[in-house]
Amino acid sequence: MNQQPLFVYNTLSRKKELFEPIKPPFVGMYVCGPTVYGDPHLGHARPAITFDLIFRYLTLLGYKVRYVRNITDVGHLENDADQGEDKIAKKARIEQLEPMEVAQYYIDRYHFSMDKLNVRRPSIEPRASGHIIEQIEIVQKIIDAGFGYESNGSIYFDMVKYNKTHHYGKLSGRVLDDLLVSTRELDGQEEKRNPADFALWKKASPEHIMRWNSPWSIGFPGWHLECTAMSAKYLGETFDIHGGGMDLLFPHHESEICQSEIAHGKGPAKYWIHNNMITINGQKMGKSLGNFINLYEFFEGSHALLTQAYSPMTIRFFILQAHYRSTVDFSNEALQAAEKGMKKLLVAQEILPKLTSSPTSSEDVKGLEKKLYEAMNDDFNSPIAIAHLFEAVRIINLVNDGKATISIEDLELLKTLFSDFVTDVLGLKAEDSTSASNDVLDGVMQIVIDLRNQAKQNKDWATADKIRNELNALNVLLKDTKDGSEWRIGE
RNA sequence: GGUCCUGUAGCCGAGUGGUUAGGCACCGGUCUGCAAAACCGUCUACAGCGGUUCGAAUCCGCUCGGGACCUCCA
Repeated sequence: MNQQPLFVYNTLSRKKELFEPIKPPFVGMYVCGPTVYGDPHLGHARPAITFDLIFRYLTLLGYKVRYVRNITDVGHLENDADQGEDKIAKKARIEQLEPMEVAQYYIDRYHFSMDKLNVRRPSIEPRASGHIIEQIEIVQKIIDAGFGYESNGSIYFDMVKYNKTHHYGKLSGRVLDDLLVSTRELDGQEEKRNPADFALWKKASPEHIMRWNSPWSIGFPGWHLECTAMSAKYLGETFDIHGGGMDLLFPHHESEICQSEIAHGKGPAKYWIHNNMITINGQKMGKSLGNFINLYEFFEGSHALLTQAYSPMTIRFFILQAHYRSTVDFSNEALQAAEKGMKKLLVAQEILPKLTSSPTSSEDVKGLEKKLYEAMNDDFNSPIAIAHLFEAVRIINLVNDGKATISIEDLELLKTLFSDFVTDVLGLKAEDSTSASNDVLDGVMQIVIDLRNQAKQNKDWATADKIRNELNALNVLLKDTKDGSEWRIGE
C-alpha cells in the first residue's frame, strides 16, 4: 500500500484538498445514481466510471469503502423539480405498465450496461421508493425546525428564512437574490411563498399513480429528499464523499445541503466531487437536442453517428483517458484511437507473464510505480496514469524483443503494477473470452501453422499468404518471429 | 442577462513559470520472403493582442471562439 497523501478536488472549496477520511480506514461515499425511466446512455457511463475509478483506487489504498449509489424511481418530475409529471409514472402511463415494472426494466438495462463496462456494483443501491418513511421523517424534522411550511397539502422548504441564518449557495456559488429575480414563472408557483422554495412533499393530483400516505396529504416526496434520507441512513449524517455529475450541482446538491443543515444540523459531506459532462461534436448530450446515444447502440454500432460498434472496454478506456473534471468530446476518431491504444496496453499485459528475468534491469520500474501513485494521488489523474502505463508497455515489449533486461524483482513489481492499476484501478480487462485457451483450437492452430511453415520453407509464398490472410479474415492474427509463428484472436 | 469553466500540434488529450506528457494518425529506419506486430527516429503546439518577469503555453488584463449551470438531462 502506498502512503503518499491523496489530494482530491473539493467543489465546496474549489481547490484540491488533502483527503482525510472522518473515520479511517472507513470511507463513506454517496453518488447520485440514475433515474430509471430510459435506457442508459453515454452520459450515465461517465459518473459510473468516474466513481468506480475512485471506489477502486481508495480500495487499493487500503480504505474500507462503503459506496452507496441510489436509484431514483420516484419523485423526479418532468419539466421542473416541483411541477409536471413524474418521469417514471409518465412512462408507465404511456406503456400501460406498473411504474415499478418500468423501473425494474430500466434498472436491469442499467445493470447490464454497467456490468459490461466493468463498473463494480456499489455496496448498497437503495431505491427512493423503498425509503418513503425515512423521507417523511426528514420532512417532519424540517417542519419542526421551522423551515418547512404546508401549502395546499404540499410541503415546501423556506429558502428565504434559511438564507438568513445559513449560507445558501455555498456549493454552487449561487446568490439567492439573483435566483429570486431570474426564476421563471411556472404553473403552481402560487403555492410557494417564494419561487426559490423547493418541494419537500407534493400532494398527488388525482391522476398521479405513485402515491403514499403522509401526515400532510397522499402524495410523494420531492426529488432532493431521497439522497438526504438514504445517505444519512447508510453512511451517517456526515460522510466523506458525495459525488455526481456537474449538472446536479445546482439545484440538487445545493438543496441536499439545505435539507441536511436543517434536519441534521450539518452538511452531508466533507468532500463534494463532480464529474464533467460528455459532449457530442462539442455540444452536450441532451434530450431536447436529440443527440444522445445509448450504450446498447454503442455496443452494437447501431446509431447514425457511429461508424462502427465500440466495445464497452473501449468506452471505459476512452472516458478514463480524460480527467474526470474535463469535458470529453465524443467522436469516432477519438474512440478508434482509444480502441487501438487500449489493445496495445492489453496485449502487453498478455505478454507480461511470458517474460523472463535477467540479473539486472536496464529499465526503471520502481520509478514507474512512484509515478503511477503520484498521478492517482493528484485528484485521480487517470490520463497521466495511463501515459505512464504506456511507458511500461514499452518496457515489456523491449524485454520481450530481447532489447532490454529486467530483474526478477522488477518483473514481479511490473506484474503487480499491471494487476493493481490496469486490472484493479482502471478496471480494464481483455474482452471476448473466445481467445480463452482451448485445447482443440490450440491443436488445430498448430497444424495450420505447421502446414504454413512447410509452405514457407518451400518458398511457396502464395500458400503461406493465403493461410495468413484467411486466418486474418477470421480475426486470427499470425505473427512470425524468429522462433516460429504465434497466433492470437483479436484485431 | 447572471454565475462559472474552457481554447494545447492532423485527431484525442495531460501539464509545470525555465528541462520529451501520452495515445491515435503520418513519414523515415531496424526486423521480415512480403506483411503485421514491436522497437528507434523525424515532423506538425500551446486562439489573438498587451502586461508582470531575467524568462510564460503556464500569472494578470482585454479581444475573439467554445461550453456548462440558472428548466428535464449524468
